[in-house]
Order: sequence, then C-alpha cells, then structure tokens
Amino acid sequence: MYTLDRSLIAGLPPFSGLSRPDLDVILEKARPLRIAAGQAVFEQDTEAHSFFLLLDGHVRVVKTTADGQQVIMRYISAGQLIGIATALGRTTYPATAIAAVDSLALAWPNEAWHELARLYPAFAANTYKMVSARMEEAHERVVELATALVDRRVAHVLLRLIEQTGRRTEYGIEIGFPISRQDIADMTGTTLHTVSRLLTAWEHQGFVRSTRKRVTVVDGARLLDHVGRV
Amino acid sequence: MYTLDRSLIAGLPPFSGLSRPDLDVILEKARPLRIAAGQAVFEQDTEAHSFFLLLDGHVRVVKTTADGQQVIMRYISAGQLIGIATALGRTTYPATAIAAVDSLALAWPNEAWHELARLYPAFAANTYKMVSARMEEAHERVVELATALVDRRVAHVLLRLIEQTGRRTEYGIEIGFPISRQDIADMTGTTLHTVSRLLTAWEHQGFVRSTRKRVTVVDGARLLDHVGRV
DNA sequence: CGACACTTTGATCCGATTCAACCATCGTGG
DNA sequence: CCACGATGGTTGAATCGGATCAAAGTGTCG
Repeated sequence: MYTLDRSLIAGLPPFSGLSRPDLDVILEKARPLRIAAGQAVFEQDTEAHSFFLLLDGHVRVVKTTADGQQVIMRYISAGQLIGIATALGRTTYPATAIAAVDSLALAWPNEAWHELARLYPAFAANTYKMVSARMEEAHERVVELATALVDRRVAHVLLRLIEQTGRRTEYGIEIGFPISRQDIADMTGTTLHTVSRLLTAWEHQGFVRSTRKRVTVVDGARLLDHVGRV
Repeated sequence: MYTLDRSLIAGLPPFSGLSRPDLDVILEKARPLRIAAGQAVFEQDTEAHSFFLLLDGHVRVVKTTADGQQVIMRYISAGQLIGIATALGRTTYPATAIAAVDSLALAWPNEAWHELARLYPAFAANTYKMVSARMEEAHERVVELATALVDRRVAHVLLRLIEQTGRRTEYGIEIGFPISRQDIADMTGTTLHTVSRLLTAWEHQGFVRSTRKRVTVVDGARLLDHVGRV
C-alpha cells in the first residue's frame, strides 16, 4: 500500500474543481511509475491498459507511419494527462510515449476512467476541454503544415516550446528538456539537416543559441519577425 | 411557429440514444435555415451565436490564414453538426463554413447547447465522441502532411471523399458534390496546377475520370497502389 | 579512451511552385 | 438564343526550397 499525498495532484488542471476527499479517492486507484529517459510509457497500437498523469519530467508523443517515418505529435509536461485512449473510445494507444528525461507518473487502470468520469463530472469535463484544446492545436498545425515554409514552422515550434517549458537563463529562454535537431525535424516535417542549417543561421543572426540537445531562444520577437513575411 | 417533424433528426448520430419526446423538445428550439450554394453558414472569427445540424447538402469548413491562404479543414455531409464552438468553450467560430451546394440546416441558439447537454447526457456524449474522432482525423492529417508527398495526399483525399460522400455511377464512384482543382489543392496543401497535372495523369492511367468540378474514382485500389510506394 | 550519438557543412538533385499563356464550360443578360 | 464575361482547367518552361547524398567534426558516456 502506497501513501500518495493529495497535494501531488491538487491544483493540476485535470483535477480542478474537485474536493480534497475526491482527490484522495482518485489517488487510491493510482499507482506511481518511474520512467527512465528514453523508456516508453506506452507503445503505439498496443492494448491500452492504463492512462497516466505526468508528475515530473517530459514525455514526447510520437506517431510512426507504416514505412517507419516518425512525427512527434506533442511534448507532455508535468501536470498533464497522457494515454487517455479509453476516454476517446479506443482500445489501443494511437501513439508511443517516450520519456525525454527521467520522469515520474501516476498510472490508473483503464477501468478507472469510466468510474471516475461518472463519479466526478468535473474530471470528465476537464478532460473533454483538454481534448477540444488539443483538437484545435492539431487544426492549427494542419494549417501551418499546409501553408507555411519550413523556417516558419521550425521557428513556431521553438517559440511554442519555450512558452510551454522555457526557463530563463543568462542568454534567453531555454527549452526545458533536451531536444535534438532530429526531434525538431520530426515535429515540423523536415530533416535534421535543414534544422541544423536554420539554427546555425539564426545563431549567427543572434536569435537563438544552442549546444548539443539544448536550445535557447535569445530574441523570440526578432525571430518571429524574421520568418514572418506576411 | 414551425412544425418540424422529429423524423428529420431521428437516427442521426448526434441524437442516437435519445427518445422520441426528447427529440421533440430539441427540435422545438431549432430554426430551419436554407443556405444557397456559395453562401456562408458562419464566418471565421465572428461571434458564435448558433450551432447547426446539416440536414441536406454539403458544406466545406475553411480556415484562412492572416496572409490569405486557405485550408479546407473538412467537408460536412447531411446528419453532422457544425459550428459547435460553444461546446468547445469558444466564443468565436474557428473557421468559415461555406455551402458547396444549396443546403438545408437546423440552427440552435448557442444557449441551447448547455441546456441540451445537461438535459440529455447522451447528446453531450455523442458530441464529445465526435470531437475525439475529429481530433484523431486531424492527427492523421498532420502525420500525412509531415511525411507524404503531394500525390499520396491528393489520392488519399479523393478516396476519403468517395468513402464519405461517393455515389455509384457508370464509370466508378463519384464524389457527391462539386469540387474544383483549387478545392482539392486547399485540402492537401498544394496548388491547383499540381492537382490538375495529377488528375490528368491519373485519368490517362485509368484511375480516375473528371469533368468540371466533378471527380469520379474508377479504380481506387490501383490508385492507392500507385501512390503507395512503401 | 573509444564508441556512439549528435551536429555541421558542402554538393547535387528533384518535386512542386511559380510564371505564363491558352482553352473549355457555364451562366447571364441584351 | 446566342454572345460574352467569368470561372474553372490544362499545359509548358523556369525556378527554387528542401531533400538527399556524402563526409567530417564534436561532445558525452560507459
């Protein structure tokens, strides 16, 4: 028997509007889970047995096509749900989730979802709101992929990532987890070569700084302006 | 006072699981609406005052970027809801909806949504299921835009459209509404020129047939095979 | 310290856009 | 009812954004 403190999840968006005792009931059904960097939380097309709440760390959600090409659908930060296949009426996970750094999550067995959704309408409502938000994001991404050139797409990804996970450093705002050129390419539908060229060009122009797997945005406004030829 | 027969909406996916009297209550709040081909049902970024059910016809949902580029997000067929901005917690429409042919819809004032969702949980559940399905579609589209070449994307769009709206004809299965090369380009992130070239090439190869604003898929399997170089 | 993962950079190639011109079909009004 | 403008479609040539091919450099970790 674990004793998970409800302060772990109190105040997180998925549980907003729930009372303290509610949280205790919810926590009772959860099981803590450590995921080492590079390890999968769940794998695409396998039976969905659980859904997860990321407590600490960063996880990337990756879709792989039949011919082996990868697309990173999103990065999940602490406080967010992942693997909610059941809530969407699926029986398998639509993507693979890989820890970008050593991470900590809670796992609930699948059956718990329906029970919790019934018991706590606020929890269900929060989840659906999140699904709606993710749908809109996906739509925006479709528009961008269909209309914008690569430099613009890469710039927008960097700005989105520093907004979601950035932390202040001496030179600017750094993306909050290690990310390679290949990762950025997989988020924008391009190649690591093109990303590398863009980043070095932008570094010369003073918009960004980067080292191995770390990217810092020095001047986001000027970067946006640079690619924002409207 | 109108008298809308409940048989109009009985059996449609958004209302599955609802009783006859429920349907009557729901219909009471609706107002019928004719939309001429080319007319907008609602416009992007304007105040969302209503949501709609398409009873007859075809409507395309279009997003326009700041610099005027268009992306067709989807085609709506009879029996589907559109403009459910409110259900997603928005106050404005995220896209413009244009009738592709003369169409008929029902319109509910925005306030009705929360009321109906509260009164009829099945209705709310159906709507969320649809939102989930659309999110998955959007994700698939992101993957395709990020990884597949233009010919593959165009082929997939044609096959999807005949699956959703196709009707048998002498030569094959025809897309159920008028659609131009430009429209197809706006769905796949390419240009009308490229679509035109692809369609004429495919016509020579016997995969499709087309005339002005009408496209018929003669042999979908061979078309798929043609672009499906995996 | 050596192997491996990540990054950079040059050269070449190609899919698709852009530019340009012309043709076909439809709807409309004199 | 036919002429004509408008909308939609085709096709060639030039161009270009990025991918691909190729090779070498660099940081990191076991």
